[in-house]
Amino acid sequence: MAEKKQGYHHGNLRQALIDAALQLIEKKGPGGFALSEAAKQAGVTPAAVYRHFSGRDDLIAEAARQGYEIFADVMQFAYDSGQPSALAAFEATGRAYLAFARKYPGHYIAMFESGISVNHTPDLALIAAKARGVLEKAADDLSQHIPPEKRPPASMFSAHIWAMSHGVVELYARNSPGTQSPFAPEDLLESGIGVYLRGLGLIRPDD
Amino acid sequence: MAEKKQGYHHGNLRQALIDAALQLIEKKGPGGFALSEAAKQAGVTPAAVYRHFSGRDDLIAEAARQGYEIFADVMQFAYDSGQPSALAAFEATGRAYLAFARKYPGHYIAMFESGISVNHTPDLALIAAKARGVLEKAADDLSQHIPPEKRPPASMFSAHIWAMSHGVVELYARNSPGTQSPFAPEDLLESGIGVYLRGLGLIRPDD
DNA sequence: TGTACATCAGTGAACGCGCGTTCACTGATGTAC
DNA sequence: TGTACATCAGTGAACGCGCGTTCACTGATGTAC
Repeated sequence: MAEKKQGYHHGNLRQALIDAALQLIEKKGPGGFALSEAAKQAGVTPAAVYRHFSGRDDLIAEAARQGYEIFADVMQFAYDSGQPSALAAFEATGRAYLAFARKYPGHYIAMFESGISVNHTPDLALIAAKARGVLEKAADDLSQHIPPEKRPPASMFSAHIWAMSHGVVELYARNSPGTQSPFAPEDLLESGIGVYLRGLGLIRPDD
Repeated sequence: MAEKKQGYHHGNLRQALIDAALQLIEKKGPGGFALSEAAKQAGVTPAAVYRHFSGRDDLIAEAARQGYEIFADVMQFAYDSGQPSALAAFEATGRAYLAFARKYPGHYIAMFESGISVNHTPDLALIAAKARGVLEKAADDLSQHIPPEKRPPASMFSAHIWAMSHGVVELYARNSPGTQSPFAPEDLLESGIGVYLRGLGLIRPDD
């Protein structure tokens, strides 16, 4: 409603539509998003959307793409912030996953819950792979500290962490459907990763 | 189409509608489910649905409820099958989670992805709590084997396992949106739980 | 500095569709006598 | 065993709605001269 539109031409309708879509996706869940509603929220006729997107799916996909872009940045930043310690870098990426889901719920839903395939667009596939790559790099660095003979493939334990992070977000960090837990999602993830890393022999038992 | 309907009266329309709903939810995703379509698939007019359910949401909720019922049974069975070893029982429940998601995808989606609140019905809340209870019991048994001073709350580590299981299902066991992994979900979950339990000191490092 | 014109972003009306839901009805079933 | 009747599961037509999408259009902008 309080949109800045200077007269007939909007100025930056494309991004305004994406922002509206993200807000709607966040508020009404995936599927609860309507192209017409996004248009209305941007102060524009539904038909105007087609000047910027080929249709509904394209709009959602672009929202997801921007999400992956932010996500990749956030993960990379976390990774860098933990350097040169492989352990600190890895733990930071774990925390960053949850932080991202909290800070950008609309993007998160568009990326992981909207049913949009990551292969919808080459662009999308590329940036998604990049985001995944950061975590895999962090896992790989860390696995160097494990004796080779008992070292699991790095892509395997990055998958474990990704899964636990995703699970914590879905089950405990959403307005979740009744699945309350007495623990804050942040603590849950932190401690879960801690136990896991201890299991890999990367944290001393007495830490 | 190949429905057994003996003339005007259907015989068991209520369950036929639920089954149709489950099939549709599985095939078209949550939200892709239409009451009218479920009716058609059961060989019946949409209006007939209202003889058995108060509406669309009620039908989905009932599908979810039946899912939780099966789920609770499956978990309980797994738990029992591992007894008297607390460790075996716990690991079996972890495996059962994924097995359930694979075997009853429609139920799983109705339960965890359809957006139906677990508090939609007292019935639903109760049976969902029962299912969760099995895993918590298994976690509690197991935590008895951890020295008290370094024992985490049982509800915490059952949450960890639930999260990892859920994450593996969502990310790797669905027709997943491009997030392929070189590992079978079963192996991923098995090894993830293994590392985690080692981290708790419940499996010897040389196992 | 002013005018003519090309460009193109957004309008407004209309469309066909599938949806969930309602309503008065009718046909089948089972039970009382 | 046969008939009258109550019950109620399912019909069929209709509704209002919001959706995504299309189309010919018009108003604003910027540029060439």
